[in-house]
Amino acid sequence: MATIRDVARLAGVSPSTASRALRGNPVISAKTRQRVETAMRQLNYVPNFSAQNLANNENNTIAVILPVDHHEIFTNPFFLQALQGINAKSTERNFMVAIATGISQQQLLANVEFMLARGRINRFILLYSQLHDPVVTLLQQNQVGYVVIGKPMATAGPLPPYIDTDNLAAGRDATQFLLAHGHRQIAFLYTDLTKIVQQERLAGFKQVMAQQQLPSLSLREDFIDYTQSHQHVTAFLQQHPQITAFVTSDDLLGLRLQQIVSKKMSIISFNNSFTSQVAHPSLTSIDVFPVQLGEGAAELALQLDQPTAKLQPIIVPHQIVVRHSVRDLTAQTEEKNKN
Amino acid sequence: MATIRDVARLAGVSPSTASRALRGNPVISAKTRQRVETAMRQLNYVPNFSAQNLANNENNTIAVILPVDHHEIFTNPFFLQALQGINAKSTERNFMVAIATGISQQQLLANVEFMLARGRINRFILLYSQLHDPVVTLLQQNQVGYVVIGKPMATAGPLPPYIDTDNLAAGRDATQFLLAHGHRQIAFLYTDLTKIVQQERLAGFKQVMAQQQLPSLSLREDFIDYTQSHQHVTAFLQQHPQITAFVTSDDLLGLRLQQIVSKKMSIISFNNSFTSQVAHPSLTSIDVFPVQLGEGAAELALQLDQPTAKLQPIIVPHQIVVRHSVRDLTAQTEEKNKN
DNA sequence: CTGTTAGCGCCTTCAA
DNA sequence: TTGAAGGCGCTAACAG
Repeated sequence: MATIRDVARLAGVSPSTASRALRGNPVISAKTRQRVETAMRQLNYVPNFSAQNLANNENNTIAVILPVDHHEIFTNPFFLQALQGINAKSTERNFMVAIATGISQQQLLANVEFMLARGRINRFILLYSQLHDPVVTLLQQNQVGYVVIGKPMATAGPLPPYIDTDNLAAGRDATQFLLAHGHRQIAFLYTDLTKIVQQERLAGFKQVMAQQQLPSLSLREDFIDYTQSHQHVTAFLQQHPQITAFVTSDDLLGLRLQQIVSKKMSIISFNNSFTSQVAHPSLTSIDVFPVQLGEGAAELALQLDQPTAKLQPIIVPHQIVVRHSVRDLTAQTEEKNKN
Repeated sequence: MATIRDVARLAGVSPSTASRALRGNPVISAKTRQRVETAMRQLNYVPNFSAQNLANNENNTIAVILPVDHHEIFTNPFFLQALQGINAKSTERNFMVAIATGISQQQLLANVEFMLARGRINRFILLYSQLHDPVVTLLQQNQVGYVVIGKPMATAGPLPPYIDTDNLAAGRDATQFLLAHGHRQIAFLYTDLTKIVQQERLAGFKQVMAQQQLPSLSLREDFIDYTQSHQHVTAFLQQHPQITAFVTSDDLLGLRLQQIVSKKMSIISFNNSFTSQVAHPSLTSIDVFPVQLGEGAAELALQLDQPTAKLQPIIVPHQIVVRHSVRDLTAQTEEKNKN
């Protein structure tokens, strides 16, 4: 492997000049830059990552923190897609992407501690956001920068930069979509309000319903035990027999609900994962564009050292993908749910 | 952050002695080792990753290569779970885990090239195995070590070390499970035979069927377009009306099939993901233990520099998880598929 | 604008 | 068994 000395020698300059050229230091003359650059090309030179990191006291790596696997969370392709986005941007900028994950909260914490202490990594991306997260506490204690995909939980200090869907608006949009299709008695189905996403989608739902002077029904159900869940949902529907539609906080949840309730029940869900296509009828769902969220998160993370840049939160627009799970009650003819 | 010089000073030894103690060099006397170790503890010393890497011309990182997102593949929690296993073992051994991924084959290749050239990473884990994989070609050209989760495709050189489920046996077991429940006319449903896993499961199926002198029916269906798939499957069943059961190469595929065929059709699938619990009736499925596969892969990858250790392939045992999707045709009373 | 020098933190000869 | 010295590859002062 060619080193910068080889390049310098071939270009007939000193290593420091070669280094300056490499890093785009404007002080270098055009011709010298040229010579160095062709030398690099000839030698197929690539700077050594570790050496550069050591010299710069940097590490050029972003660590991505996955949530602890809880129930079916890993069935959501969101994480891997966000990772794609993060990777694309990071590689562009010569950053490495490292992963922190764990089977338990404890293992995850150990992993993050390892990256902190051993790797001296100082840029993290949290792929989730939840209440009382010990990982966040750890990051704050160590005063390292982190970016959240999702709305960060409120803490003592200033909020970290984040990128998010406007889940409040998304919750409203889902609800309004149902209203526009003639539904009036609607329930919101969720699994876990410590996940801030779900909280917000629910809040959006409630806003619209309140505005319309309609009741905000909601039901928590984690579907760990099918039989039990079946009972709960059925009981709930007996209490509220007038319900014609559900907003579910995630596609998979929508799919599960679908297996319990009548095919006539309308459902709108979130994430637009493959699950929504698999469902039958296929689910009308709100796409949140995970790859873009990942890209944006990486961009924020890459600026984490420039305190000047007041890192404004980024909001990625969402989009309703209409499929066949919402019946139009306003239409004269009954809708055919073919697909 | 304390450096090794600080440690040395506090322990009253030279940096080189401290270094030797750190690395467990047996030449150091017990008392000296003691002194150095307590000094490290007192100072909360952690060696600097980049510095160590530079000095050792190593990088202490394992890069994990994800498949290109194709259809619904990221809905399979397999990858994230394998990642958990890899991370657990790697962290134990002070290795970092980096990620290579991409939205397209091209982007993935660029990412791998980046880790190769820039990061000088020389240990890779491939989370998939398929025919004609340009990533494999790239790795081989660069002569870096890699481990495959799954059966590696045959190449010019010697096979890389790998860890795998015995998918041939798993295919046989699934088939035998159906036979034991009285099924005789069985079809195998798959999406993509360039994925070697699917090939093998199918081969196992065929072995058993041939042995029983039963016909080996099989159907390829990727379910990209629901209506079209519906037609295909229906046509297939009309051609073979005697079929009572399917083996499907993955849970998600099982779920989709389930939405097309009668509830009376028996299905056994692979991966035991949450999807199999979500299905209705819930799917009898073969668990392949992704976390363990990940752990084993990491262990192999960690040995990639020791050519002495003839790295034997590791086979992780699989296990049938019985749920409610296979009817027992041998029983007198008809089975109730409650769940 | 460019070269010389020193050092990032650690490891490994070499000599004692 | 230990210390001194030099180097891994790159960069940033400091001169000129």
